Amino acid sequence: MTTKPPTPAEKKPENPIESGSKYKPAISFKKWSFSKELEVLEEWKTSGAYNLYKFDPNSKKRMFSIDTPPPYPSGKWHIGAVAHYTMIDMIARTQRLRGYNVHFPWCSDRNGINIELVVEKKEGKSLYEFDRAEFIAKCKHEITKIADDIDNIAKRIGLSADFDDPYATDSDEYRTVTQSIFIELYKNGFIYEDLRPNSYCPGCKTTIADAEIYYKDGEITLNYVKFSIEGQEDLNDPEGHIIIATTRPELICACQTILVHPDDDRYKKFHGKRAILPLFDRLVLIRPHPSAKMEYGSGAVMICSFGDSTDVQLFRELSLEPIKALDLNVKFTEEAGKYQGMGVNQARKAILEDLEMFGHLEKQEQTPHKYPTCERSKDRVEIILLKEYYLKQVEFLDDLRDYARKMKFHPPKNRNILLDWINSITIDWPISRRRYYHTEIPVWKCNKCGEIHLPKPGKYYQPWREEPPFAKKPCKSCKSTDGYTGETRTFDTWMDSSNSSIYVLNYGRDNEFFKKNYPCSIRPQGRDIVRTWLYYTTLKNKLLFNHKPFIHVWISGLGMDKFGRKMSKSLGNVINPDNIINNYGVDAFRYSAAAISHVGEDFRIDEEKIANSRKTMTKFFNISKFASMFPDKSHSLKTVELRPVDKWILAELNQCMKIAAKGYADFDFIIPLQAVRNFFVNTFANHYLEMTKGRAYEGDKAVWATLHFCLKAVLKLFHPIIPFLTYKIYSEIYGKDIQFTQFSKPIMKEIVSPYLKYTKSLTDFNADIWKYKTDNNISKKEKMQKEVPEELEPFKEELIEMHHLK
RNA sequence: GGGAUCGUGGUCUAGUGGUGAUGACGCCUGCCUGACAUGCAGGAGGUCGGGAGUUCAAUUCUCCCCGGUCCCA
Repeated sequence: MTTKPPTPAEKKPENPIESGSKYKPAISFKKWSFSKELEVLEEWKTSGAYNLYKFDPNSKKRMFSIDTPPPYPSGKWHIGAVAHYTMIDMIARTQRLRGYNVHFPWCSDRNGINIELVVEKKEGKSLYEFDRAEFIAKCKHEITKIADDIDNIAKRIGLSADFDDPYATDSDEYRTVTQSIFIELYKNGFIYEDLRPNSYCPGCKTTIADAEIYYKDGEITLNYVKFSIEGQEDLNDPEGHIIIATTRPELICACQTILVHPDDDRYKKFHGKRAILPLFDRLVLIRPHPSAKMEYGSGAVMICSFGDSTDVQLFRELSLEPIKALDLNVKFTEEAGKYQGMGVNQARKAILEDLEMFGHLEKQEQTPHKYPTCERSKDRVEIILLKEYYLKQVEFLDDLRDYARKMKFHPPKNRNILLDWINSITIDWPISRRRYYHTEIPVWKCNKCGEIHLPKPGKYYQPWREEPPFAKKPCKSCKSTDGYTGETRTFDTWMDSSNSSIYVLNYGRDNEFFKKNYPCSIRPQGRDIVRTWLYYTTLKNKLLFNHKPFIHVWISGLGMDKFGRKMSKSLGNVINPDNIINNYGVDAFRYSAAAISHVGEDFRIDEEKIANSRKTMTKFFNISKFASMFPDKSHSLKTVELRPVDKWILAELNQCMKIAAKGYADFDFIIPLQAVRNFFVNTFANHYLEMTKGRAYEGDKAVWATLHFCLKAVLKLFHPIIPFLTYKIYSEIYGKDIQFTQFSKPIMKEIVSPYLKYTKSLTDFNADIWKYKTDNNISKKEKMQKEVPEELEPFKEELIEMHHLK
């Protein structure tokens, strides 16, 4: 970027604004500086604008409800997230200007493992080493500190959310709703407890759901291990042993069968025979099965409980009895014999040594491998047999697909992300977790028979430290009076996050209001949490209401650095939002966020682009300042006599409004941004202003009325994107708060539309003359000989004056 | 390996079966013209991912391939 040195002020010719001309701009300051944004924020505070963001349940207008994504406080807010929230604010402001009663709640998501990990790290011990109440208090303290920073940025970037009445997912009120919904779902038969193989994170020490698993690529050692055949125990005789290829030799103790491909000629002789597990001397059957790939390893695999999800499937399919080899600490159990108490890696090493010592290890090779990890702690996930609560989902997938098709996605192609995920679901959702800073599962069990007892909904329960409300009553199942034990487990955080859209509609608190306003108008969110937040919300709404959860779903892409890479500390490309805001202002940032790409695409955040957007803000300001020189009262489009050039620009404005309206209806802000900028700068300022300046200074009220009509319309069209600048200009000129007006309506279509056909020839004519004067080094003020072509006859007077034609 | 989706000048973006592929930012050149030098005017930059096919004609339609992103195995 090169900027030329500013021309000394004394060389500047006097202009009417500074020279006491009879026209003075209505805008009271000469230059736009983004420091004005702070004044605007102050004005909003004192003028009560924040009260007007507050949702009015009694309004007569149509309601538009936004299921604001509750930000999860975790360190500094990511610049991509900041951009994301400014775009959500654009949705809110757009809908207000379209005449809706907008409900734009403010909130924070504070449950979950993230904050627990922060506390564990800070204190240097695991949550199980804490007193539970003490740990919870520490989490609450920690998260409150971080959340303040987000709130401050949210206000600074101009979010028009209801800051007076925020909700937090860890509040008693919110948790009450989560628990009440659980009780309702349980009573309706959608929840059950069962002992099953589950994905288990050794780091977080809890079950996790498929949606929380991320696969990583790596290399692993593939071991070729000789298993003797029953009755022919000779490791040197090819008839006496079979070679198994395995990446998980430590699980030999949990092996229940060996599979070979039915067509694999090498192993047909072993079909139906039994092999002896090395080191454990237990017999397992060798069976033909198509899941064994001939080309992988030796072609023979052992099936253990549980090496991976394929093992789980095969255990189910072949009705094998699982062996519980690992405990909750991911240490081997007594099933592992002498390896009991060892961790996975330790046991693998020991077993491989022993296999080698006894001549069972044929060879080893490295092989590429994809393995499941926990999305939060990044630990490698193990599959362990555990009793957990499940929410049914498998039997409802058809309905979920149906809802996915019925919701209006922005952009439409992102519907497939949800459909892909629904199509991949094969098991019910395990919803119980062995963590602390989550919503507690409101369950007590009979000390004698273990029967599950639920309390009445409508209150927040902490069964791990509370007596049940029915403590004095005998068990409803076995009639014993031995008392009850509170459930110590908590919910998967998505069990509460998936209630946000009905929570903001007061479900469980004001059911009449809820019924009237369900479903929620829009879910704005990032593409990365479709399979969690959006999916689980859809599931919940199916189970509770048999209905799609949203009218619109707005799925944005992710914020990348200027080269399209993810921002990360290790790459050193993280942008601090404070620096952007303090150096370039919020409007410039919002403008470049909207200009950056279509909704749904990943967007590259480039500091230089944001810096350049400041120029655009100045440009908009200057055009507005010019128009504001001329009075806008005492005349309107209805009372003046428009000339063709006025009708022409109004026709162009109509076009611009039409395109912008469509873009706004799709919540795709780059479309209105380009259309309005194009109109305002390239057509309105460059051509119309130049053509009508003379008449404006001469006091032509038709021009004045047209200028103001266009300016008002443009300010409103820009307002969702750049709220500060448009607010300031609008209030300076028109004395009203633009935030609570409505978009201008297109006017006099029949009268002005015929003039659209002149645009090309008109702008070409102007460009030709400019080019001629530039090429010939003639000042634009210079008179020149040129006839106005016949087709531009309606604009003749303006063109002669503008170009000083003779 | 299967599926989804995208691929237009450095970056973002418009667009269509047919004479010069839109605009913005950036870049280069010239210029103070009664809002604006944070500007004005002009200019350079593209084999419209690659190949084949349909057609008189394809960036636009079909197929294959390549590349990006995502999901599943």
